[in-house]
Amino acid sequence: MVSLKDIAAITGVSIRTVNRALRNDGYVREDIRKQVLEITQRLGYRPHLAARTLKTGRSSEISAIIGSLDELHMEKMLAFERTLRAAGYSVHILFGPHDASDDLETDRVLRALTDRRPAAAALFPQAHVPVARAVAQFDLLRIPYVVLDAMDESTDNVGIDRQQGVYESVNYLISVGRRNVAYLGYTSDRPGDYVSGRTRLDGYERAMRARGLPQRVFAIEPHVSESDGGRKAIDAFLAAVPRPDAVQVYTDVMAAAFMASLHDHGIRIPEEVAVIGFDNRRVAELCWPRLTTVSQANQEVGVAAADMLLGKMAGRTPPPGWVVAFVPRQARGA
Amino acid sequence: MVSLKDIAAITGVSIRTVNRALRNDGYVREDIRKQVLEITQRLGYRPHLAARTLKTGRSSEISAIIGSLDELHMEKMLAFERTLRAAGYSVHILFGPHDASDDLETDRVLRALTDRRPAAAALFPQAHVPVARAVAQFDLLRIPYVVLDAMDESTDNVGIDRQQGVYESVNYLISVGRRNVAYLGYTSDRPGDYVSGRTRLDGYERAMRARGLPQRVFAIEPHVSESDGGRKAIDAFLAAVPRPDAVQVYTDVMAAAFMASLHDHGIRIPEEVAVIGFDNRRVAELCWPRLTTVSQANQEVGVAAADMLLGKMAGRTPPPGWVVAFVPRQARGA
DNA sequence: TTGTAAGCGTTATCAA
DNA sequence: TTGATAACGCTTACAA
Repeated sequence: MVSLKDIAAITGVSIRTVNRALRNDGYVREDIRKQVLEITQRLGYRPHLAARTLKTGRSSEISAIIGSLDELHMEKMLAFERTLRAAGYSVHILFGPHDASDDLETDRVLRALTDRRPAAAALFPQAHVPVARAVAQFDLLRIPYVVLDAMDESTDNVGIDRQQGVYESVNYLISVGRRNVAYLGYTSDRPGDYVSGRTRLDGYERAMRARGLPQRVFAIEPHVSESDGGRKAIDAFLAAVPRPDAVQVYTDVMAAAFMASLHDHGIRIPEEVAVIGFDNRRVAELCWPRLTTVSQANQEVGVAAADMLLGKMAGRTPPPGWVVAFVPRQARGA
Repeated sequence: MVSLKDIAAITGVSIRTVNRALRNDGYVREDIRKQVLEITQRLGYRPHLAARTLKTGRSSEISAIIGSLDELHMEKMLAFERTLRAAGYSVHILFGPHDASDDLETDRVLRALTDRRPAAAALFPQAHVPVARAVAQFDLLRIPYVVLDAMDESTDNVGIDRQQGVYESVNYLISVGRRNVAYLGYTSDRPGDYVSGRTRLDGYERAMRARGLPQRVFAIEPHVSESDGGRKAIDAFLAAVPRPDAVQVYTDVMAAAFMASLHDHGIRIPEEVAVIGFDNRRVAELCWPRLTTVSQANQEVGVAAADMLLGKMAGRTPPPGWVVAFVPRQARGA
């Protein structure tokens, strides 16, 4: 690999001069600058990042811990990465442990991150690393960090206002004439873990209360998967009196599963019951009928998280519990 | 940050001795080793990776270029990462350009990769980096590499045998009594770009020919999206005489879209027509009725790719055009 | 306008 | 058993 030394030797000047020419730092005779640039080009010189990091003490890498990125988190990540790249940083991804309660694995991941001495760190949703543990580590090592969407206001967190999202979604159902709107989904939040049942339920209750409409909740137990929950909810739905004419479901995945069960029982959608999801996942448009859904502001979250990091790296203190406004973007089908 | 020097100073020995104790390299007096380890522990010493990389000339990072990982590629990535991590490497992810024809962006990504001087490189499906270009660069810099699933036998490629997958899938449909099996999907391969229409069609034709059954192909143009293609195929399907009693579809996404159109026309699944997908995506179990699908050996591909890299790094030459055997794993619903 | 030299934290050679 | 020391490639204070 060609180094500054090589270029200096060929050009017949000192390393420092080559360095000056390459970084536009101070005066360099014009013909020498030209020559250095030409040789650099020809030899395909590239700076040795490790050497630079060692010398300057700071890398230009930002480490993000993720779980298995689904399409939603992927959107966040792409926006996050693009924003930071534009600011001259490169994003390094690490995979969290399989299981959040695996302390050894958690340590391993955090160590892998801190060993790299990144310029900053990000904790993505479902990374399976306890937020408090990670934050303690980052604080200790003075690594600027951001947590994405952790249902946890106590840290520098960027999240989506799901309460408002569900509120507007339920309002939409009411505005098109539905009166017996039910909520189907989880009903508690799990701080640091992305499950936001209580928050969403709040939005539902707020919307129904405002209109004086009767509330009906089909609660899914925390340990039940979204698709299982959606499918099994059919019994409670069938038993309900009066039967809801609309259901606000926790996510698109759960909604699709619920719709499949409705089909099994010959219940017509949306004539007998309207179903609305949450997330605007790809499955929403593959369902039959197409699923109406609420789009989360994933890109905005990614950008906001990146901005928060850039701010913290520049020494600014972010506002506490920063929440990105909910942005409804698409509603399809019925 | 605490360094070897600090530990040496505290312990009252030389850096070299600390280094020896920590790396179990050569003789160290037992009590000193104990003490060094204790202090290391207490101070939370961690080696500076950049310094190590600078000194040794090789990092223990493996860079992978990806596009937006969907659930299938994510499976590959997780297996890939796990395998390499077990071997002591860490995987660094870079995002490819948005558009494969963007030469500037392609250069940028490849430069970002090579600047990091990784121990090896991997090119994931849909990374939007031209395979030939990347491979040329890797060869030039002597970076061991592997390409995943690129429909390109000319490089060190690990892929899935989709021909065989479709062949077995069609055979399955025949075995359950279907005779008018059609193929719906793309019909050409795009080398280096993951589209494998011709390959799959070959599998279909082979299966039908073997039984002497009539073939029917609903071809989707390359520029049409999977969901659009699936939806629009309904016209050709309705016009077909005789009407197929089963359809082997390119992917689950396309199959779900096609099924939605069948529902729109009141055609009963699977009574009138059986639909079978490919990929075993999550959408398969959210469809109604559940979509029978063919599972790709994603984890096996991830592991195989990792193994190929480990082999190349150890100086072994991999067999050309290595293909992971197709592994059918799940078939659901109908 | 240019060059010398120190130093970042490791690894590893060589001598003691 | 141990330690002095050079080197990796870069940045940068200082001198010329």
